[in-house]
Amino acid sequence: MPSTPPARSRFAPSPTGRFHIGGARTALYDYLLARQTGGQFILRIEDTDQKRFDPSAERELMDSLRWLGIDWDEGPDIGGPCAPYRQSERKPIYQRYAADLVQRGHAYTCFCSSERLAQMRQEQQKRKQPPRYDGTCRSLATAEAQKRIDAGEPHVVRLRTPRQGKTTAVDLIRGPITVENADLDDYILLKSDGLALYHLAAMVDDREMAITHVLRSSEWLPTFPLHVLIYQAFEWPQPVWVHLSVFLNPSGKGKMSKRHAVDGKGGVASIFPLDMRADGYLPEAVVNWLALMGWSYDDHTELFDRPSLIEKFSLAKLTPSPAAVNYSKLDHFNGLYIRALPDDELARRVAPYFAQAGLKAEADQLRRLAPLIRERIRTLEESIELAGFFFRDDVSPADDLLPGKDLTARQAAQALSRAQALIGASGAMDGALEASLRALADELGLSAGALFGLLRLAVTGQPVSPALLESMAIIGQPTVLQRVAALASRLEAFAA
RNA sequence: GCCCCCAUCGUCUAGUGGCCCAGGACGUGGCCCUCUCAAGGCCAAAACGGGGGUUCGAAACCCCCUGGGGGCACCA
Repeated sequence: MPSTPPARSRFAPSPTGRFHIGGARTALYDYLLARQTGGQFILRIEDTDQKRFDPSAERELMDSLRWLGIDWDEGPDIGGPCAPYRQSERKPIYQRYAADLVQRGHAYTCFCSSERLAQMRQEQQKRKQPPRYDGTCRSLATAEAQKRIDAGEPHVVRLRTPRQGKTTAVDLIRGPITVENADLDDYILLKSDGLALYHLAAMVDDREMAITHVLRSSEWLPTFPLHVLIYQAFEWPQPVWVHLSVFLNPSGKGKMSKRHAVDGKGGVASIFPLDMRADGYLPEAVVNWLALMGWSYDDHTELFDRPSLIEKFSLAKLTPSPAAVNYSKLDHFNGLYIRALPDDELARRVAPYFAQAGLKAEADQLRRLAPLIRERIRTLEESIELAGFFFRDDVSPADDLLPGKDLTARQAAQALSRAQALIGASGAMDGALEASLRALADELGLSAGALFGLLRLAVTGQPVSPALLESMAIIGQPTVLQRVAALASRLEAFAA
């Protein structure tokens, strides 16, 4: 374990929509870093844009994080030494810092209207020029500016970006990134409504909250030097900056949609943790999967439980290149974690899905079922399709499944009656019954598979099910006999 | 149009100048096991984008090209 000083990391999402795996992965890395170093992981809500604010977003975000087991030490719900943790509640703080910048000449007041700015941009683009602020208010005298402010004229505060020279910003996994200051803009720091924009708010908060490591999306790379410039204007030491690469669609083409992602096989898989929960994914599988999208430990270890993730995680092993999401790998991990679950734990996890499907499944029934389904499901949700018949009264198979492969209805009906007799004579429906059924198949000139398949259809109503004899044992002899008889007579009618 | 980032099997990745005619995993194909479906076991196909350098020696370092991604708001 490296003896690094405690890190203070923060996840600072904007509550503007559904919470997706991109954010979850950033939060996970933040969390792992804090836990590994014995530091703190802070949740901060960046809600400075009232226009895009979505009141349900914060709820979903917290539910998702909790489900994934990513817990925060300070945040809007639990408070902390740097409260408040919602930017909309920190307005005066940003104004104070903005005023400081203006006073020291690193920022200036701008009175240009959005309309004029929009028009300006349009013309610049027409002339194939990069869209930049033209500097109209940059050289306004302080007294003149103050007069217009006092007169109540709407205004914003802009950063006075150096016109010459270069700025170098250092990203932990990419190294130094140097840009011409001339390519930067005089970005707006404070809007005319008095609220800060990200560029100011995030820098100020990271400073005030003593954040040591800033992990954020690589979408911030183009404005990274600007942020460094803001830190320099304040004369603050830089935190460790880490830009995480974006997720690409499963095809590898294009940035992952913020709405949904399409599986390679054509099915639609969700990118939202809460949907994944509904779809039967285990949080530990999702975490393991997410952790490996952009980080690796060595050339062969892929399975990480929470403690080993905390122990082994390392910023130095993050990859700078974008990663396509791979849902079949998620399925693989999910299967692995499901198979590792003890009977009663699997039963406990699967219970909500049965309830959701309207099936009345008792805990002890599910516990007996666990060994039968464990190896056959990739998601908890699949247990319904596989084993729902245990809890349904009507299991009669669809017509097109009958009478069974390579069988006539009469043969099938006869085979079922004979099997019924054997089952009736069998007490335990165990290995002895299996042996006599095999003997019966032999006698009837059927393959064991054909006979079992027929019985499977009768007992489960499905062509695919858990192991037949074990399933029958759980269903119980009376019900099994009843179902076998029912299908036998149905086939009888078919034959007639 | 301008700026920035990235580049190893289809996908996620290992690789920090010789251990690599490139390792692991998912997926794919084959075989085995088998009452279905899985799970499991074994095997296989599958990559250093191209061109120049540097070096005794490049997947690794530098440059160019190409390709991919991101950004250019009183959004974050």
